[in-house]
Amino acid sequence: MARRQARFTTQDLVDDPRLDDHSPGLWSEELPEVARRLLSSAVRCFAKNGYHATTTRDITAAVGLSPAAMYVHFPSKELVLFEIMLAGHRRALACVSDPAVPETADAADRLRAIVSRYTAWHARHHVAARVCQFELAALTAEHYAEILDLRHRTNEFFRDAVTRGVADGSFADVDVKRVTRAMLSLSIDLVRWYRLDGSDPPERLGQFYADLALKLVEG
Amino acid sequence: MARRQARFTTQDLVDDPRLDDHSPGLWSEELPEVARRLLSSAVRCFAKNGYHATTTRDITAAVGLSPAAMYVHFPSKELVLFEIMLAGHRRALACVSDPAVPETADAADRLRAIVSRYTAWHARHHVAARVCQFELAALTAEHYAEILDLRHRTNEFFRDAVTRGVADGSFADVDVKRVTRAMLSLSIDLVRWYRLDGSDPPERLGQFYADLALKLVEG
DNA sequence: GTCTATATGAGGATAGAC
DNA sequence: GTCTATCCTCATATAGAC
Repeated sequence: MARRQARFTTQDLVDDPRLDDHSPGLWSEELPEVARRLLSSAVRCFAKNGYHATTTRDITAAVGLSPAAMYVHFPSKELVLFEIMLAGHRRALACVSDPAVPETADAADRLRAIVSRYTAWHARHHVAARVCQFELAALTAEHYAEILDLRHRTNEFFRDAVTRGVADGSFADVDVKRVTRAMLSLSIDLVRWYRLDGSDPPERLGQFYADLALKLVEG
Repeated sequence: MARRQARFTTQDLVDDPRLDDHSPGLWSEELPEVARRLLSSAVRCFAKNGYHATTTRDITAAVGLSPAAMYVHFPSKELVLFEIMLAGHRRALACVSDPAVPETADAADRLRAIVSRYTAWHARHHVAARVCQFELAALTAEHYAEILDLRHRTNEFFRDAVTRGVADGSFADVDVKRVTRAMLSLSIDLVRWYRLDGSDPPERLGQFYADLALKLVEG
């Protein structure tokens, strides 16, 4: 009883215009339609109330199914979360490792591309990204380790971009570790407050944060 | 069963050197010793596993009490969380509204003082601050509104400091809303990664982030 | 592949002794 | 103010029919 006192209903989840991201295109095309709908429903529920406050009934009711139907597609609730985490972190990594951000680019251009793409991704997928950032503690130890690996590989692209600029003299002689963390903080923390219906579309915010990132490494 | 698969034991919580903050001096002196110990235990549990994954047994066992003992001091688990939220947000607000940050100061000095104090507070109390940032959704609607008010009042000090510098020409003509959000993101997001045994003591990180904040408003 | 029904057990909260 | 014992709800997951 007390556990649910602050909860929102499923209808709230569906209607809330602030949770306007229905995770379009986040899931593998090979997944059955129903499985993808369940994942999208889980994303909204987890983002709104948290993993542990979300029941299998919440997830399935929003798709018009009984709780038992979920177990045909996923062996457990934790694996639903893990699928979301995997998809989200893989996409975010793909954003910064994409050949559209060439290794050969000028250090400032490269940092700008990485920050703007990473930021825009988090903005566009802010609901799923919120789950990816807030619910790490709910994963099993094994799944957590797997996600942590993806995060480290993503962070490396940021650190390398800063390191390169410092090395070739395009940036000031900044503390790479601390500055890199600051840049990641800016992009990640937006999942706490960003809304698609706000004034900044994802790409515009990406540009803005890329500008800020360059200010952090300027003499 | 599945709900607890990724959990840590109470002993992990006590032993983990990364959760080295025992919330010293956070609670009102008027609270009985036992109540304060319960709050500190709850902070560690909530920070580690989240509010919903923490049981009243977790909280009390770490203090050597039975679950029933908690209800002598607090009427519900949610009120334990609310007490933590109130204390944390009030202290953070006090940090930036303190007379040690005079209204009359030079705009850059004032912004520097606000950012460094707010940042250092989050670093020193990073475990409690993590609960304050991550568990807002677990509050009842009424309690949530009360905490939101404290947060808005805190944010105003940041926005006013930036606004003033822009108005009197000490800062560039930046987008106040977006830049203020960026500064808050830097200070708040550190609760995700900060550890007291790392290389940066709270005050040093505060100085560093104050420097970054000024870079964001420089021409 | 979806349903209804249910096994199983965890967890918030309370009763009542000391 | 703390304990032991327990109530009662609710959630994950499964069984078995369709």
